[in-house]
Amino acid sequence: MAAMKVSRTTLDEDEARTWAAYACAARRLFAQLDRELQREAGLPMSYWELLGHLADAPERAMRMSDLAEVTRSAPSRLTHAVSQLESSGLVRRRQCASDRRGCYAELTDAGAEALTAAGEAATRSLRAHFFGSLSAAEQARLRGLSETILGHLGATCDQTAGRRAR
Amino acid sequence: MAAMKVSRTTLDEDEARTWAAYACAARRLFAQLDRELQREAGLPMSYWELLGHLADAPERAMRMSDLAEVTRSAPSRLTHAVSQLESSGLVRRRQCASDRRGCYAELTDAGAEALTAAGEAATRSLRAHFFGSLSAAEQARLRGLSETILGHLGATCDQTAGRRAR
DNA sequence: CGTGGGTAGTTCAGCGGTCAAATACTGGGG
DNA sequence: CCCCAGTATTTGACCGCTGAACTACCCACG
Repeated sequence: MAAMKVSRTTLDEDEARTWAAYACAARRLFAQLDRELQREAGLPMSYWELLGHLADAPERAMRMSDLAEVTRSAPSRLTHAVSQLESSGLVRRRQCASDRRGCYAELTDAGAEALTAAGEAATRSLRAHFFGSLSAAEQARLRGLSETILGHLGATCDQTAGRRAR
Repeated sequence: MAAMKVSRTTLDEDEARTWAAYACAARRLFAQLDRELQREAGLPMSYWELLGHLADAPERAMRMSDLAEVTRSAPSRLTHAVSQLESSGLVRRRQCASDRRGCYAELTDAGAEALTAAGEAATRSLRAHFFGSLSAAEQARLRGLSETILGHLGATCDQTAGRRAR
């Protein structure tokens, strides 16, 4: 008779396969998107997302720390990323008037163009490899499952993410 | 009538949200697992997987190139990773008898121990953040969807994966 | 044989990321 | 007022990964 599924310190066969499939698919999708973005727009995926947040912001500008929060990344990453993007002319830094420590990152016109190009590349890649493999119903299910995981992560991991200060 | 969903060069609202949820969930799961693995076993996720493949191999050893293939990674990554793991004593290099160019990476006893520790940390992390948020049925569905994506990727991307010729 | 095209692995430079420490400024309490 | 705890950002060292040479070796063919 099968042993009950007690919490062991090792994944069982089924869990292992589930995680393997999930992780492998996600990694390969990311890798594919990243490659195509790099090739067609000269931008890594993470920079593309960063530019996207700027484009969505009023004035196409955001405080470094807000940008860090919305991208869930360490402040130092933002500094490095923005410096890099600034030296490629896609972003500009602007002093904050009310707080001299502060700093805005502002999308330039060149940045907006690059973002458009990247968006098209991303669309092609995702339609080819992600949406193309799933029916509308499957997409909806996958989205639902992802949101469930996210909900759980949010409730669970705010020790890590939590600095909701201010 | 409303425009048919013709292939535009930009994701529509729904697609964007689906991808955002999927990508965000996957990234956060990876990040969480990586952090906990690092903290509790001093091993990054990718090295954990690499050791796992060695453990599954006969003699706990594999040719560098086979290891590269099964981990879908560039040969140079293997060189670096194995060197690093070797200097921490978790892996040992062995000359290949039949082909003097060749080289085996072999899991040491210390490596096997580290792998066990990492496995426990990974199990805790995944049960807490991944399996813990999904019912058995949901896990099965997510696995099915992931496998569908993988199937499509396999069929589609073998231009990239299949040939590494220059 | 011996030579040349393919294969196994390494080296190197460079990139995006992290963490820890440093810097620069703010704002409220003595 | 001044001071200092806290906040915003930067700096720097290091890490894992990648792609492009490069080295060393195998082997089949003339």
